[in-house]
Order: sequence, then C-alpha cells, then structure tokens
Amino acid sequence: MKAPTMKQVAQMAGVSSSTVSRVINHSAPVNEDLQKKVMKAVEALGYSPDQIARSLRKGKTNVVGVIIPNITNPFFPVIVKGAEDYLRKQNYLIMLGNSDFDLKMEKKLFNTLKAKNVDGLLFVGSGGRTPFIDNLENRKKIVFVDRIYENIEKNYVIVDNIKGMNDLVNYLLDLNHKSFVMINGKKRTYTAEKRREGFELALKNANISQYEIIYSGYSYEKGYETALSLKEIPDAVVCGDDMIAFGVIDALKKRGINVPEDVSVTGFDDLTFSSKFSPPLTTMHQPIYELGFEAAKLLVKIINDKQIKKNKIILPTTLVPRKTTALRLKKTS
Amino acid sequence: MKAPTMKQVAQMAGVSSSTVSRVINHSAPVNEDLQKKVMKAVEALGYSPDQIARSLRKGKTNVVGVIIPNITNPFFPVIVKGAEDYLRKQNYLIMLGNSDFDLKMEKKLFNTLKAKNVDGLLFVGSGGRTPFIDNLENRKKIVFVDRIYENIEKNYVIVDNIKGMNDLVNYLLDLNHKSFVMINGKKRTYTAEKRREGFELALKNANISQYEIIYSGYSYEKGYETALSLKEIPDAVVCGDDMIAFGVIDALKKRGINVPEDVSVTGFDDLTFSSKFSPPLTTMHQPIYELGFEAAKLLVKIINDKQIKKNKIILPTTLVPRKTTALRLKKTS
DNA sequence: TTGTAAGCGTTATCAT
DNA sequence: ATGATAACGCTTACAA
Repeated sequence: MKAPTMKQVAQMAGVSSSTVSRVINHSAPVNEDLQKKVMKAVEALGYSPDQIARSLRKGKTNVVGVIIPNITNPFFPVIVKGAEDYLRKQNYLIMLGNSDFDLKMEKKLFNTLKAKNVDGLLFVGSGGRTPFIDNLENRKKIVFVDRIYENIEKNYVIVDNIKGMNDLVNYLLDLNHKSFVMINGKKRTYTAEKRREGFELALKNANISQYEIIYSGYSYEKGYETALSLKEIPDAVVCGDDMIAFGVIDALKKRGINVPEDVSVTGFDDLTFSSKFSPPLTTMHQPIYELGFEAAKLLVKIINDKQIKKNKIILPTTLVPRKTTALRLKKTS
Repeated sequence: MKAPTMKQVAQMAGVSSSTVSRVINHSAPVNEDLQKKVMKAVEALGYSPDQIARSLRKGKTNVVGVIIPNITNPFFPVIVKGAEDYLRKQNYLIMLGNSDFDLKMEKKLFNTLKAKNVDGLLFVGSGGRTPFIDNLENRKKIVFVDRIYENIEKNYVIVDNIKGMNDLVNYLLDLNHKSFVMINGKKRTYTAEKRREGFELALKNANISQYEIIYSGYSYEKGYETALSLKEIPDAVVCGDDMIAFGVIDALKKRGINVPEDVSVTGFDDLTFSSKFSPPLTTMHQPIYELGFEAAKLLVKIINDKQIKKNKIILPTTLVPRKTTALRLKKTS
C-alpha cells in the first residue's frame, strides 16, 4: 500500500496537481470551492506531501545534522535537547551521529550528512583539531558548539572556560586553599586547555606556585585512577569536569580521605546528577541546554542567510558551591 | 558554490550520466578506461551523489526514524547508541525525535518522520497507550522498543519485566525481608504494570500480604517526595527504576534512616551511574544497549522484507546485588 | 558496453 | 484563478 501522491489527490478532486500544491502550501489564491474539494480528497486519501520530492525540487531538506562525540555521555544529550527544542519550532528535524571521539568517524559522518543534503550542521567536535574542517567552503552552514579550533573564528557557541575556571579557583582561594592539583581532560582538547589557562591564571594572580596539572581524560574512570595514584593530597583537587570529579571523590573515599574535610574537590559542568551526588558536588555550572538552543538559533539564522551580526556567542558560567568544598583552616604545606 | 552534479561529472569525463551512475554504483560493467576517466572527474570536482535525488528515484532513504520520550533521561541515549552502532554498519542514518512523554507530540513526530520517507521506525513509546498506532497499515516497518501495548503482538524488542522484578523480590525474600513498599512509575505505563505484576507474583508465592504499591513516576524527584512522605518504613522499598531509587535513598538519608541497615532499597535498570551511587545500588540490570541494537537489527530485517521468523525479542535481565540491600535479622512487623 | 529517455513526486514558470 | 509543462538529480529500462 503505497502512500498516495499529489496526482491522485488532484484526480479525485478533479483539478490539476498545481492546484493541489497551491492549496496545500497556500502559495497562491485558489477558489474556495476547489479548496474544499481538494481538502476533502486529501482527507479521504490520507495524503501528506512527500518531503523527499519537495526537498529535491526546492533544494532544501529542513533537516539539520548534529554531530556529537557520544550520546551516552550525559553532557551531550542536553545540548541535543536544547537544539531540538528550538529546531522543532522552526520545522526542522535532526539527523544525529555519534563520532565516538574519533576524527575519522567525524569526517565520515560529516560527508554522509552533507550528501543527505542537510540544510546545516551543528558540530560538537570530539576535541582534537579537525583539519578536514579547515578548508571547507560551506563552513558557512556549520555552527560549532562547545568546542572550537584555532582556525574557527566565527559561527560558534561556547562557554567562557577560562573565566569559569578562574572564578572557580578564586572561590577556592577565598576559602584559604594553598595547594592544588588539577585533574584535567586530555591534552590538546579545547576545553581542557582553556580550563587549564583559567586555572593557572588564578593561581598566578594569587602568587601560588604549589600546584600540579595532570591531563587524564574526561571520565569517571580516569578520575578514579588518577586520584588513586595521587602521592600527595593537596588542599584542593580541581577537576576538568564533573565526571572526573565523581571518580576522584570515590577514589578518595576508598583511600579513607574525607571530602571536603581533608580535601576539597570541584567539578565543571554541573550535570543533572551533580547535585545528587554524595556529597553534592561544588562545580561550575554550564548552560548546556542553552548551548544547544542558541547554536540551533544561530544556525537557522545562517541558513536563512540573514545578515548575522552576532555569530560568536559566548555564554556565561555560574559557580555552584555545594558540599565538596570547605574552608581550609590549618596550613597543609 | 553549489555541489557538482552527475551531469557535470559526465560532461567532464566525456560520457553519459548513466555511465557515471554505473561506475559509482558498480551497477553494471564499464570499460576500464572510462571508469578511470569518470573517477578522475569525480575526484576533480569533489563529487558525491545527491542522496535526496537518489532517494526519490529509488523510493528508499536509508534513514531510520527514532522516537524516544526524552534524550535527557539517561536510559534512552543508551538505546539510541545501540541502534546507531548497528545502523551505521548497515548504512543507515538516524532521524531523532523526543516526544517529551507527550502523546500528541509522539503522533506529530510519527507523521513528520513518515512524510520524510524514513525507511523504518524505532519507536520507544512514552508509556501510555497510543491509539494512533493501532490502525496503521505500515506498522510493518515499525519496531517497538522497551514498551509495547496490548494490541502490539509482533515486531518488538523488550525485556522480561515480570520475571525481572520477580527475581529481584525473590532475592529480597531470601534476605529475609518481610514487609514491602513498591514505589513505581506512573499507573498504566507498560513497564510499571509489568513490574508490579512481577512484584505481586513473588509476594503471593511467598504468602506475604504486607505490602503497598505506590504509583509515583519514573524520576528522582518523585522518588524523593514519595519516600519523604512514607509513614511506615518497611523492610524493603522496591523501586520501579533506578532514578526513583536514587531519590528514595536520598530522602531516607535526609530522614536519618540508614540504607541498607534500616531498610533495603532496590532499583531497576542499572544505569551507568548506579554502581557509582553511594551506596552502590542493588538493581536489576537491563541490557539497554542491546535493546537498541537488537531492535535496529530487527528493523533492518523487516525493511529488507526477509521472512522474519523471530519478530518478538525478549531480552533477559540480570540481578546485580550491591550495597543498598542487606540481610534482615530482626523482625520489623 | 554505452547512451537515450522516462520517471520518481514535487514546485515554479508560463500561458490561458 | 487554473492548468500544462519543465525541472530538481538521480537510476533504470530499453535501444543501439
């Protein structure tokens, strides 16, 4: 039972398909009687226009590609949801692909999506530099989300990672912390580098040189391992993201070290779970949903080729003090 | 700069577009020399075939629609990942939609996806019965995942919820628990009803009548609220899923009731987080990833119209005893 | 083996 | 206001 076509509707209503098209799209005035006839035929047949044919003809699919590293990581679904909520209103559908943090897959996905004629692309990079993006004519239709690269100088929506981490460390400084270990994401990934900058900036301004930076990776497991092998426990362990922080805290628990009594631990992200962790995690809140929402908004603007004034969007982060940090009273060094 | 077309490639290579098509698709033998010429032109122009045009012509899009309730809930992304991992190998892309647990949206999404000519649909229902699914000719191309309805009697991949919950309660029974409260998902949702069945089945077999069933909703917040207002604390609180269990445990903590010393609490799902919760959650593991993977596999089979022998797939659950349950020593009633 | 031409289901242009 | 027709970019009979 194949789907009914416009031609069939036209036949049934005793008009030409042009008229059917006009009625359906309200693209030109049509006699009321005919309109009714057409609508009746549409109802009767349960007709709905074939979007593939329409796309071919109009050169527009109303589909937006979304490439994320891994949907299974609690951070990215929120971006997708934000994007979808905006896109739905604008009559766009999402074609989704996980790159699994793999540059090759990223590239392949990009090409597949492009071949499918998506009208635009929301690109949440896997973190490393992506040279294939570099010389891309139609980079115009791409909005980069959360992570950018040196050569990307427009069409992105990110968070101020430097300021965010700087604020966070300043908070720790105010709480009289004197020695620090940063357990960060993988080296060379955009967010990890920016957060490191913020971290070092704050310490430099406070004239603190007693710190160490460890690039492990954005995951619970990495955080756990790293914290397990930590020789000296500092006043504060500053983590690159919340997942790391969870792992770190659990590892410290395992070692019999109390958080926040013996050491403060902080995250970065403020995942849904972070407030429910035990103890509730002190972290830097990112507007994750807005990241996706704003990116979608910008992308649609770009697609519609309006003159874009604001094509670099930097969203603010906000400190969320909870229970994994405490005032340091005695000197530890 | 529009994408190059097959015609342009043909022109450059000095052949007809049919030949280009044949070379690209390996659909018919082509003289080696011509092949080379064509490939050279393809390279030169950076040509890749327009999938929209191809889809229109072939009546196949190689896109599968996926409808889930909410990507933000940690359960569903895992299904999507499983599905994608299989579909990618089969050269399918995913078009994703969140129904937000809303029947209207579900229906709308369904129609939109259908209009986009997806080759098939993975449907993770929002839980309630969905009458619009009932009289659907092309239900043939839909695979129902995780949740089904009374009138769905084939093409689904689910978990044995009754057995799962039954096993779980039996485990509690073995641990000498005598009184129970079940805090469940919303009434009338498929999984909630099945799990209730399993719960009651086990208690009936054990001749235990001291129990209560509360339908609250599958969320941390619902679990929290419900546990906060619990008058009498039973030996065990059996939760409809892990999210509820997290909320329940936190609420009990708040009330100064110790888990598992004073009361056992169990979940259902075994989310990634459940082993990291504190204390680590005793729960019934669901093969969530496999749910998506197997569903995708079945769907592709259906799309290819092979004779399907096994179109009802019921995956097993496995008990994961962790730290929120303990042997009950003294009588509590 | 290769080319010509029809057709997939729309929309847009041009007459009428 | 309405209808005939071409075109979107591809695949596939059918011819040659």
